[in-house]
Amino acid sequence: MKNLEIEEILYEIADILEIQGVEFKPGTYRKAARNIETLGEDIREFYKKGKLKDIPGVGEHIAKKIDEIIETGKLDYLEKLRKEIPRHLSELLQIQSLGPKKAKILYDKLKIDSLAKLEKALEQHKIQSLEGFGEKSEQDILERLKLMKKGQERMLLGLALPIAKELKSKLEKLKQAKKIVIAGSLRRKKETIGDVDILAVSAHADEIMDYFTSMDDVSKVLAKGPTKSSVLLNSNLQVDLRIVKEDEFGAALQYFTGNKDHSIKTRLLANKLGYKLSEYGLFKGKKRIAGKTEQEIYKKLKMQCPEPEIRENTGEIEAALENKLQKLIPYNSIKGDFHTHSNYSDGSSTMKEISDAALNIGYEYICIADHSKSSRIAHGLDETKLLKKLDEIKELNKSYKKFKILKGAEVDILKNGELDYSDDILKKLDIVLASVHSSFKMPEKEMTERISAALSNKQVDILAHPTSRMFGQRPEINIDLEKIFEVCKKNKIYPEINSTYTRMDLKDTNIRKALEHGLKFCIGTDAHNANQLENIEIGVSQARRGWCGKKDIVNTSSLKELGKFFRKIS
DNA sequence: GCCGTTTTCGGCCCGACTGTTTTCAGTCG
Repeated sequence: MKNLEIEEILYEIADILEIQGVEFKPGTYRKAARNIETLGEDIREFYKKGKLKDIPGVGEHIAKKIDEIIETGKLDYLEKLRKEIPRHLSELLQIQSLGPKKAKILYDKLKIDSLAKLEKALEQHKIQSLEGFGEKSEQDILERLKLMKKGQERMLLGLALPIAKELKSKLEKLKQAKKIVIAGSLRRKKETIGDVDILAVSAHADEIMDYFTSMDDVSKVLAKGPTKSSVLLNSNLQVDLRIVKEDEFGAALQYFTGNKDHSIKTRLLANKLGYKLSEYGLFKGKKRIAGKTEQEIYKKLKMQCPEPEIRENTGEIEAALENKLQKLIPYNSIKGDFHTHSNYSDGSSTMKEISDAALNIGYEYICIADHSKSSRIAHGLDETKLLKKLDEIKELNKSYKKFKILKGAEVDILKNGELDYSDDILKKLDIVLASVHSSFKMPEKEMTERISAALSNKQVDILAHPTSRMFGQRPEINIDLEKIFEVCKKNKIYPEINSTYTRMDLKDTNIRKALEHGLKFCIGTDAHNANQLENIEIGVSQARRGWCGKKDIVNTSSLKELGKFFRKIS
């Protein structure tokens, strides 16, 4: 994909222009870059059709620049800018608390144009005597530089969520706190989290802030004020806490949930209607006309209230204005899990433990789908073992009344596109999941053919973790997803939304793409022990980010209705 | 440089916190 390269160029232009003190243009370049980032499609498709200007924030001039990058692989304008500003000066902007103005001063006065030179100057205490800097800012910049070198990577949703929930319950125990809510990208359930935003309603802000900034786990207090404080935890995770009044709660929540583009756009909308929107409310002149809830604010803006997971400024505002947003799948609407592993293969719980846990959650069914024989590392089952397992399921099912264990398998798609079990074996299963577990680096054409071949087998029901990405381990496999979705549609196959927090596969933008093909999905936890069944929350949030309603997700159906979706279940 | 049920020209979100200052500029979200 060319997108990443183009984004980076546009961001670099923005940084340089900003350091040069150019007004407004940096914002324009950043906006265009962000919109390309969230495009979810190869920008060369827009280029080929001559439709670059259809991308929001891309106008005549930026479109021309993108043309040049695609055609020649470089951009004269950027080369020219780089000559005006030292190559690495913009890397100073990566440091929190250093912005364009201060970076410019550092360069003008001390010829600092790289992080290395900055560090040296800090150690020699040359910074504190500069105009606008002092002892404290020198110390602060040094600390943040060290932090950055340690690497402040974004944290995966599945890791940040439990930390945030624990913080929330700690704060809830304070009697001064009336309401504690998680906002920000965590509320939007973005797949990675930069920091945790918590919003509180209280009339005793001081006491809460004192507690918050002195918690055991706090390694540094970044800011502390009566309405807003920021701390860094030992895990390097930044947590921001804001305290607002009851009447402002909805406005504050709307603002702190974001994302940034969504907030800005709603504020612009407010302006157009003659209002002013801030985190304190929606105002007409000095009079607050809404602010207690998000719903009343959006209502005054003459639009539906988009659910947090889709507030990314990727079309939700336009849809909400036209009253075209469908209700997203509710978190409590899942009736069963199609993807779990028992100790027959690489799971650690017995089939009984898994099904009892499922029953306990309130599920009506659970599909236990262990690995097939080629997955040796995962102790995949050979035919004999599989048949034994099916017998055991039959026995176990006798002990349940309104609950059923479905006979499943996660069958490897072999390198040649064949499945790892014969049709005769597959026919004995209720549900067949097919997935790729080997030769991840195949070229796109070959991989697409491999998967398409597997999906043309009539026994297959679900394509599990379709792109096989693993955060920090391997990227998405090379496939033409559009083609795969067409094959799914033709053969009545459901792509999976895998809930494992290191997978989250399909991802949000791909789910939206699949929806356009008229596909339905199965959400699966890929649980390897009974406790992991609760990870379904991650999958549902991902489905919501992909704009799915209840009807788009097969496992919102009751046990009785499953026959409508799976050919081997009656 | 982009964009338009206020505009094809003239706007471009809005407020808190910090440090360095004597009233504010810079940065962040």
